[in-house]
Amino acid sequence: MARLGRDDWVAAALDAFERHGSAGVAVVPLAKALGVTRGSFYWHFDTRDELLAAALERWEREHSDAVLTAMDAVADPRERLRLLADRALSKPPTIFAQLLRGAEEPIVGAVLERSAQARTAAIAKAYRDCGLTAASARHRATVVYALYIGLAHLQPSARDRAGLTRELVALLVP
Amino acid sequence: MARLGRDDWVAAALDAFERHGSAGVAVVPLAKALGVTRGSFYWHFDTRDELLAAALERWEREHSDAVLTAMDAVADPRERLRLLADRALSKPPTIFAQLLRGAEEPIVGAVLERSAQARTAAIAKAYRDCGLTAASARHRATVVYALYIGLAHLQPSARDRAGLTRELVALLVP
DNA sequence: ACCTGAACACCGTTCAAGT
DNA sequence: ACCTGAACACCGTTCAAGT
Repeated sequence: MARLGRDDWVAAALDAFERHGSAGVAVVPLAKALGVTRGSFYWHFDTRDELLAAALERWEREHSDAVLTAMDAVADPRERLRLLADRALSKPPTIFAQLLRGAEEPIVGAVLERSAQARTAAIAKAYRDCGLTAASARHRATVVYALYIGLAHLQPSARDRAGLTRELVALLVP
Repeated sequence: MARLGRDDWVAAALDAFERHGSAGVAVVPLAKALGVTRGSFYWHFDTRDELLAAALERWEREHSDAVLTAMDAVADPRERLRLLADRALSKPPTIFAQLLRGAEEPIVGAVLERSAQARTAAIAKAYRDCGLTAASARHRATVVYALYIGLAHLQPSARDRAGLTRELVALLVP
């Protein structure tokens, strides 16, 4: 049977995280799923936490940053905010929701922290571009990001999403 | 040394939950802290999950329901919404924040689910009392509750809370 | 370079035996 | 009625030994 590389473990871990949350990233069950013993894992990684961190870093690179670059591409700040409201509600953000649910773990909390910083800054910039003062833009951005978190957590039904998007845009775009 | 009752375990568990989240509710460490062995625990409870559920039920009875009864006491719906915005930001809701962080666990998820149902219903009623249609009130309530969740998760600094409360009231009270 | 297999620590759970 | 103490299963981690 083919031997494994670091990437195989990372892929399996991210998959498990999306489906079962951070508790799903466990050495023995993953080893079983990959058809090796636990000892194999510790050749590639020092600890289980290193695997989790590597999996979440991959997600950050490949998915999380995409939202920010998409926002960067839009010149009109109001349009930028609408794009965000749309993204927040268009598809269920399963990995992000799992991050929120697993925020107790420091590794997961750190990823959320980085994400919060970057996204809040981008949103605040959009509001400044709309003419709000720096302080007001910062508060508004915290509100918007809190909303983003809350909606990801609640995972509203598909039937509710259209109405919610309208509601959000009316509330948040000046 | 005095023997323990069910309540002693529940109290210790809720304390541990508030400080270290759901992972802090662990039989062996709690037993050590209480000065007994693990076997003692299993005389009072069938499983560790039963202890967690009992601790969170106590919290629901003693604290969570208080918000709803406080809202019930206010006749003016706009005043009711202001009260909620105020509550959401006045003191850091540590237990609620830990619930969000531990939502991966089914027991914790169930408590959050109950809380979401009850609070969203109360908020939707306030908006209907303000004259919104049922559908619009329901959407708005989801937005408000999502915001409540997001802010509990973010735990904004004390310096930001006053500004945020103003922002919230302006956004949410019709 | 990658893996096995056995060991140890830690926690959840069970249960016979003690007071 | 409440607790001890020893057992077992499961997962994280280590490491000597194999290919």
